[in-house]
Amino acid sequence: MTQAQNAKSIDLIFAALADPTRRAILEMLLEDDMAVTDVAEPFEMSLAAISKHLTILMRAGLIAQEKRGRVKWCKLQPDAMRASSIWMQGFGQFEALDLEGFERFLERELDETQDMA
Amino acid sequence: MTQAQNAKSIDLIFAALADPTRRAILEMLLEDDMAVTDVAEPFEMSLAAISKHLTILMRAGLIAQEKRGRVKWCKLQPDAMRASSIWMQGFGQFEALDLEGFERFLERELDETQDMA
DNA sequence: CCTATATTCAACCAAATGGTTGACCAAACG
DNA sequence: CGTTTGGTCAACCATTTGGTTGAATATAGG
Repeated sequence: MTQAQNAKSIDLIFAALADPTRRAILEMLLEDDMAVTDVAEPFEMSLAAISKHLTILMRAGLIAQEKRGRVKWCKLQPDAMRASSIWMQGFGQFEALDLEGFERFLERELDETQDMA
Repeated sequence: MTQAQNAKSIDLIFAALADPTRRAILEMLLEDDMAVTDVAEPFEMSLAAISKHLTILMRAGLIAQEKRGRVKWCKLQPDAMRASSIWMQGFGQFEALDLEGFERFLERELDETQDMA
């Protein structure tokens, strides 16, 4: 990948992550692959809106979509976050992942985002 | 901090990081604290535009600004990235910081961003 | 074949974003 | 004092973003 493509993709990743609905979707996909309709279910917005969010996540490379029959399955692509995550780590030298703490944090943010939706 | 404030601040962080000019500014501030005018110097845009970018970085908590005389100094606040960084790490389970690789990466992105500016 | 389901598309809208310019204010300088 | 310097503010503009609705497409089921 060229340098420009690299920075461009980091733009897309961070922009994608800046929206709480999209972060919530990614968190849902941590659990399991999901169909578009099921992704949309917990949110109080139209299916078309969720479809747009998924397009943004896909263009950022954060998810992949595969159509089987009439159902389009969404699958998390966590490696896409790698470059951006490393970029951030360069600032804070944060300690390596505390998985338990992360799960607690995730739970709280997930609750909160669903409240908002 | 409440849950809503937490997610809100993550929004602000990721949105702030989605702009290549702002990321370049943060990278510059890794080296040293800087006055607003000096931050603006390498970019081909108005001082007012940079001032706006700095406001966004400040509201995200990523920098602090302190006025001494007529000069406003900008200081990196890397801890602000902590929550967002941990959020991301939860997806990839990246290995702990690889500083050398990061520096190579940073150099490439910095070059590229200055080209664009 | 007809209908229901899954998903996207297209047109539209309000609000946010990222930039400009020119006026403005405050501090430092001669 | 008057002028330069550092920085923000205000108004404006084009583009993007995040949502809506209604029509369109494609597959599945009876």
